[in-house]
Amino acid sequence: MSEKYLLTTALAYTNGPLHLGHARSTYIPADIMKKYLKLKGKDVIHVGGTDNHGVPITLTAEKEGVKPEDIVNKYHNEIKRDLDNLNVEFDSYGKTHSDIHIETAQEFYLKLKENGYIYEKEIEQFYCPKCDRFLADRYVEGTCPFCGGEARGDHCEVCGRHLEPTELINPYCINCNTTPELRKTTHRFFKLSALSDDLRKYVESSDMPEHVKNMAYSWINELHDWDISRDIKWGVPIPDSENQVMYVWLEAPIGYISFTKQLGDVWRDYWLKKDSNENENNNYNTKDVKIWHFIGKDITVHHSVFWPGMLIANGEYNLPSSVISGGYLTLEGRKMSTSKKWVVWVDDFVKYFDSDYLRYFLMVNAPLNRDCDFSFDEFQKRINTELIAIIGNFTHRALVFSHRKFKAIPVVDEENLKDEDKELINKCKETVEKVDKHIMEFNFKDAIMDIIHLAKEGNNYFQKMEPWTVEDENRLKEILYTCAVVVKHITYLLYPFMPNKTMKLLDLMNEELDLEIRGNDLKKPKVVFTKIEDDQIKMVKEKLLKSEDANEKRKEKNKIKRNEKGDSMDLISIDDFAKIELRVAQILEAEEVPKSKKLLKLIVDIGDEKRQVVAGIKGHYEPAELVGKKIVLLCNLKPAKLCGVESQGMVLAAGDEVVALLTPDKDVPVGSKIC
RNA sequence: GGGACCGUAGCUCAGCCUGGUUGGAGCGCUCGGCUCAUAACCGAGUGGUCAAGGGUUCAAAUCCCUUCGGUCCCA
Repeated sequence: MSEKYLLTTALAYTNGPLHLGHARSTYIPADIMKKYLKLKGKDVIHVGGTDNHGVPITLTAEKEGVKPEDIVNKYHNEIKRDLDNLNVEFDSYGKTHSDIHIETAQEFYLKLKENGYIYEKEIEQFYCPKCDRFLADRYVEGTCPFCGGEARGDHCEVCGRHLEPTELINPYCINCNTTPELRKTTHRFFKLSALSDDLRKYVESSDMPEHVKNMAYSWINELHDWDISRDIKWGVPIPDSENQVMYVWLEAPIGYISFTKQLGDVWRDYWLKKDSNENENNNYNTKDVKIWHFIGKDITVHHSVFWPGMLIANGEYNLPSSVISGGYLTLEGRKMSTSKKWVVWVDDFVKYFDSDYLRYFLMVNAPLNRDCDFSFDEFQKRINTELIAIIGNFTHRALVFSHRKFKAIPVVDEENLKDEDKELINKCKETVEKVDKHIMEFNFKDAIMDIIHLAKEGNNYFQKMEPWTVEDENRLKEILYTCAVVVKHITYLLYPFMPNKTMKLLDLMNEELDLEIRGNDLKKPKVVFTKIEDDQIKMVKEKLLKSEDANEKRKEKNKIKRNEKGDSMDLISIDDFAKIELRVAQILEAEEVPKSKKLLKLIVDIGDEKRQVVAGIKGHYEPAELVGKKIVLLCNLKPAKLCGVESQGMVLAAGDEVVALLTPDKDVPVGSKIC
């Protein structure tokens, strides 16, 4: 049976471009899955687009004095550019502010109404008499009734509580500061509460991971009806109501359907139920189509409860098989924040690094459902010591050697291979199975680790076989053939993660994206996996993290230190202090440590002996001005080598940006103990 | 305020559901070897009061409770 797969990615909101967090939680994982399924010959499409409605966009438009459409178009284009740069492929990419979507959403709504899931109710809403309009939640600010802090609409900035805007103390219209009044308005409601039993059955039969199911259940137990009307102009008009548009969470997910429709009639094969009685058998898990929604963890409940609820109520469509919710990305250990400019935009990042490196790092550094930290140092480390040193080096050494000896990959009869060759080829096959299992379970990190293990086996084999000492040409061919098989497997399995790099490797090999060896001539091997140099990381950090506020950084640093220690100030006893031997020392010689940016080598006199110590004060002191200075030295520190130079103690100094050596206030003899 | 998830080697993570051989992997670090290769490779070694406290049990990283720290959600 040929299974169909429909992958969707969360619709990007058009009030900004994409940052690394979007890439990590949603788009890269979906694209990896898409590329992998395609590689396996599956029928798979990836559908996505942008979410163009909602209040934040109208706020941005008002602030900039332009039309909402202008904001939407600008960011729609930027988001698509970013996705292209990340090599994320779509079969269809749309906008919710498009005719096909508006039409689809309205039809969907009318079907809900026809099925009896829509009703009207009069409610009270804030209305600004001066602006002459109803105020959406975000247009009202005031004081939080719980903590007295400043609250924006439905959320308190201080205590983080969720609020009803009508609970606010001293509410005001953010546009004109006028105190809004409550006015009656008739809203449409979606009868979500009627769907509890169906939803419970659906979630149970779905392939969602346990933690998603648990969250869904806790919501399903306390469902209430959904207010789906908004008294604003920007949005999808509710067909049977004047001056109202649909709540974005009602219409946006319908985009998954409308954007699939852009592909033409095939959309029906993915979305429309084959058997309209299917749900009656309590079997919501369709066998012939897998619909997988890739999303960020913040919108899990919308995709595991509200959206399936809409689909059940509508009755015409297949339900999602699973919801893959990606964890958040922190930047250098801190939450990303676009308002605080603590963020790395995709567009900036790809100016400096191959997007393949980003794809690799973001998938290998943490499992998908967990939060992941992006730090430039960690990024460099993982790329250089893992990807390049293991995978990059193996593929390169194998190709270079084959090229030098035969100008091609030698093809031999596998039957005649020696046991150790066959064993390695078997490992390749085993790896294909393991990687397949991991990818199909969305364990991308484990999949990559298995590829690394295979490359390690390859390196191991190469080392043991010592092809550079092998005189027998036939044997050499067998060894290099075996290596080529490994390279081919690595390339194949790595392709979904790193499409650019693997295609370059295949080009050097004159090979196709499969597991065969054709024995074609090799091109002159070039280094495909290039190293990330220290200078490059330093430069990029300065460019991309420069918006960082120095105070924030310091605060964060202190916070991290506190967390490490468990408390802000751990108390020690006098006995603990007695363990530390501090003495007054005099600097006799000072010189720079070559190859180091921060270190000076000092020879100091501590009274009864001379010590060599290395201090990180280069740039803060000239070697010449140090000679003769009396300083404080920690004498009983375990010796350590810094940049290859032994240090027998530690010079005490204070400060971060300005560094000052500690010196005795009065002249005391060299070697004096400090206590 | 309510709910969900997370806290395991210097770093990033497995293991926990279904308690029971010496708690694993990659990186790092130390030592030794090698040179085909991007100062890359190979081998050996190093390293953990499994957040803290309490409980259940013959036995707990694993089950239960509390506390602390982190994250997300509240239509």
